[in-house]
Amino acid sequence: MSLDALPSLLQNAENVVSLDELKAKLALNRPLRVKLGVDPTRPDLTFGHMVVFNKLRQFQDAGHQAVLVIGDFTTLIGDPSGRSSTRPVLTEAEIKENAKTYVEQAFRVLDPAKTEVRYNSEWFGKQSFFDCLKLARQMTVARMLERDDFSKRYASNTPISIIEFLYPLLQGYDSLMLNADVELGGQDQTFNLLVGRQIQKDAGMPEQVIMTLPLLVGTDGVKKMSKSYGNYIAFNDTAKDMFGKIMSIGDEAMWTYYRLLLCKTPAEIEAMKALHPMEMKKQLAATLVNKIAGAGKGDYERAQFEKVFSKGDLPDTMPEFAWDALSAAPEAKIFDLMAATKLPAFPSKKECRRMIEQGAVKVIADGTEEKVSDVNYTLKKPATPVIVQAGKRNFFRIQP
RNA sequence: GGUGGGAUAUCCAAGUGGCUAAAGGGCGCGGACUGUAAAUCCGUUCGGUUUACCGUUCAUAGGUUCGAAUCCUAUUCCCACCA
Repeated sequence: MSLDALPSLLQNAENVVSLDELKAKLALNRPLRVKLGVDPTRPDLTFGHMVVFNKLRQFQDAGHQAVLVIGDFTTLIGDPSGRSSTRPVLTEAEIKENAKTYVEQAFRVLDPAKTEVRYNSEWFGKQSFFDCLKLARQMTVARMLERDDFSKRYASNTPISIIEFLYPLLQGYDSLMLNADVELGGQDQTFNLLVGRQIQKDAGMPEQVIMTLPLLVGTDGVKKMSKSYGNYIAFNDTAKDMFGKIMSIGDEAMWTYYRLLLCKTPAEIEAMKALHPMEMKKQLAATLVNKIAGAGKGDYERAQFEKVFSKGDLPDTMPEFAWDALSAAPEAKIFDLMAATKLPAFPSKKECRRMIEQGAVKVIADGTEEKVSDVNYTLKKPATPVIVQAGKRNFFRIQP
């Protein structure tokens, strides 16, 4: 709770308004109230959220009070945020469900003992339209249009909903209600965070310091990580998927992940660059999976990865099916069996046939493997377990 | 309120009466290659099948025609410009 922590608090920060104010607040020698808001629009958090959660955690470790705001009210209204139409308004039940898992997921990074969880329906739920108008008076259209996103869309005739104008005001009002000393957010939140300062100032309160963090690049290595681009890694991905997705990022993005997700310093990263990139990527993946999916899971997935992809061996565990669960007859075509597993890798019989035609399917029985080249390949009910492999990463075992 | 424009498969997007299950791209999947589920290249990408075929699909509902995603009518939704 002093200035000593400043370097770690500033690590990775993109923008701080203002540094002097932050120093002054730290000098107060009391725990600061550090606010972070999330909207429970979807059921899970992504690694993009982790960047800013890490920062909040660093504040906690320095003795400060984290205030996690769940925007259940704002989500109920349904912020279109640029999408103009395609954002379904969630029901209260869905929001509640999402909010619950958000908190559980956030605690994989945050220290629950030093986190105050608040819902903004607590105050917005009771307010009248009159209160809303009062709040709206504090903002001008010209000011709103300063926001980069808005000015671009306005210039290009892309619709901007009035709700989007209101949205920053609501977020700023949260800061007022929570007496936030500091508010964290992604780089794209800069404008909204600044509005919080204005609202606090108008109310005669001290203004919050705002700190923005870089947006994490997605698994494609180009665009920011986002659910709508499909280039994200979610907290709730299976350990296997999480490991695989991390392994699939490019080498450049790997260093960004080390910096933003594991808070490595530039010096540490320079040292790591001297080592083998493949090894460093596996280490990154294992560390993150251990941290988010569960202790030990990263090590297990790493061993599996090396087995399956580096050596081409079979994984230790794979889905299993009894013959009778897949087929009522004593023999069956292999594509029928594949489709009958209902595994996501086999969405239709047509797709299974395609895999066979492309030479992706192997049958492994009694230690010998046979490549399936005939689409109508038939398998008899086996006496000993048989493994079917389709492509590099899809396996299942048929029990007699 | 007026006038135009639009709605195509998982996404973007071509297609204005038959050769269209529907160009191209993206995503995905498979193969080769690789330190990697990176990159690159090649193939593939509605469903069912006895692989000769059959079924369903181009906002929704009807209609014209031997035949429609393509023409007509009504409906729903979206967008732009003018007021």
